[in-house]
Amino acid sequence: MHISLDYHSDVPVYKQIVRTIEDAILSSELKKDDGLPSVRKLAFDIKANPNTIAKAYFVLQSKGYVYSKPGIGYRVASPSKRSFEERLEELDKTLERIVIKMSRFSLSKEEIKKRTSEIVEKVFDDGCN
Amino acid sequence: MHISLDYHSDVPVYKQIVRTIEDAILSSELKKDDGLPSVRKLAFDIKANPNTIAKAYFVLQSKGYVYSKPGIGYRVASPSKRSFEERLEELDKTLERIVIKMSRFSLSKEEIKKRTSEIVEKVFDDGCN
Amino acid sequence: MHISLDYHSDVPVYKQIVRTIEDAILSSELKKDDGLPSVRKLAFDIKANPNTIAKAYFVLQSKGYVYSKPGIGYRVASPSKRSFEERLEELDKTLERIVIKMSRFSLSKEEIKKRTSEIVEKVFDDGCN
Amino acid sequence: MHISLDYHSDVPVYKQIVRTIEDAILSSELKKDDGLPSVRKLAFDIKANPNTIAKAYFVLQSKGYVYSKPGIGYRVASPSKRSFEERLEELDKTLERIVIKMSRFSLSKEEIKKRTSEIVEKVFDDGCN
DNA sequence: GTGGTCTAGACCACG
DNA sequence: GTGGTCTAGACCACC
Repeated sequence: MHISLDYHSDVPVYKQIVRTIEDAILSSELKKDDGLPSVRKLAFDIKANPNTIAKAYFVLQSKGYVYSKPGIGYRVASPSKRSFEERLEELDKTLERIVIKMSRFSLSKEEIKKRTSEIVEKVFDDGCN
Repeated sequence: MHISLDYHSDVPVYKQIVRTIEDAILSSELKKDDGLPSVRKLAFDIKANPNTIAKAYFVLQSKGYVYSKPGIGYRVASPSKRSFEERLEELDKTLERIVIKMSRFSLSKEEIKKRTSEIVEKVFDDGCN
Repeated sequence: MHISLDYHSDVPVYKQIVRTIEDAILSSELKKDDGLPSVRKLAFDIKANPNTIAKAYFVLQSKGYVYSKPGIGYRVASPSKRSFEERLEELDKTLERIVIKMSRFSLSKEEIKKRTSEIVEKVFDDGCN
Repeated sequence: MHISLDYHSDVPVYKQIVRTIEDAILSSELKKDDGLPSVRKLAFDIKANPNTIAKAYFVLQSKGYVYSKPGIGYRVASPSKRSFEERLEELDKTLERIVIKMSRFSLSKEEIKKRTSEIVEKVFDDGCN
């Protein structure tokens, strides 16, 4: 699983990790009982401090996405359908915010639709990211 | 000018203000030599700390979007066309990131187009956002 | 509010803090919008590291017991009746475990009842602890 | 002898084992020169790691509760009356702590007595725990 | 090797 | 002053 981080973002690193893994679980990229990379390994891989990873995993555990056993590591728990829908609505809202911004730049409805359409095409042309 | 703040966001308040005013200038909603609300007034209006507003204005001045003269307050400088296009590309990128996420949730190209289309319609129906 | 800690316990310090404050909220010792001691102050008072306090407060916030505002500090949110009952059941279970242990020490039902009765009397005689 | 483990407890597994066996010895459920289950067998039975069992037995030996001879395994040593009383007092203290907590939840003396009474009855009704 | 806790100290945003 | 994030490194329990 690939975790892309933006260290210059305002979103704290641990939250970026949480969201990435959350999404991977909700989208079934990570399935029940799949193992997560170990705290130390992931820390090394993304050049972060183990504590930061630990915090991300701790949050994921609090939210019920994963469980951990001493000496075994973290594994994904069974996801709930509900969170899946919630996440989609969240994405919709973010999308809406962008469209509003675009509309303020005096782009017409048709221009925005064209723009978004092109982006969707582009994403699917680039292959199944 | 309407500034909507999300106090629960990870993006610091002063950056949200900077971006909103930046966008207002780029979209010509605010024109050259228009006056910005006073630090105190804006602070009162959006229930933020005056220090936060002052910081936002300071950043805008550093970036060349506004200028200030003692006694007259802050006014907008002349915007450059270049930033306008850059901002749009930025929005496109954010949009692309969301579409990619949606595609990972195994939504088809058509479903995503439909979804985005509906959102665009909704935004324009809601009127002058 | 008094937080008694046992640094030799197996229960991590941050969990002891969480439980103490949880109980204070559930028992209405701490009321809605009451302020918690600041992270740094509590850390100093109980001679712990600020990070440890921060972790405890973070957990309390995740559980919905408290909220925080930048520059203001932590305050207690409105507790739910449900957690109150849950906590009592938890106490009952712990009590049951102890009684079971006592019964294994070949104490009779009457002896145990007498013993517990005496303890209850003692607690209430010592004053409203 | 039944050893019930709580893998979600903060008390390390080896300590839970130590205490259970200690109690069995103090309550004369295990008598002088009785043999303890082999490290491997117990490990298998309670699904713990042999290292964990070995550590528990080592602690018990350090405390003088058991002795070991190569080839015969671990056997219980003679218990002292003193520890028995100490253990009971320990249980009393834990009980007292719970009662104090309950009293903080604004339960009256009578309510607590009733509650504890019921629990004692329940334990004895459930039979040979 | 695994996770979990804790300490110490730095830097940022907000009031 | 407040909380929040992150780094660095130690020690423990468990596999």
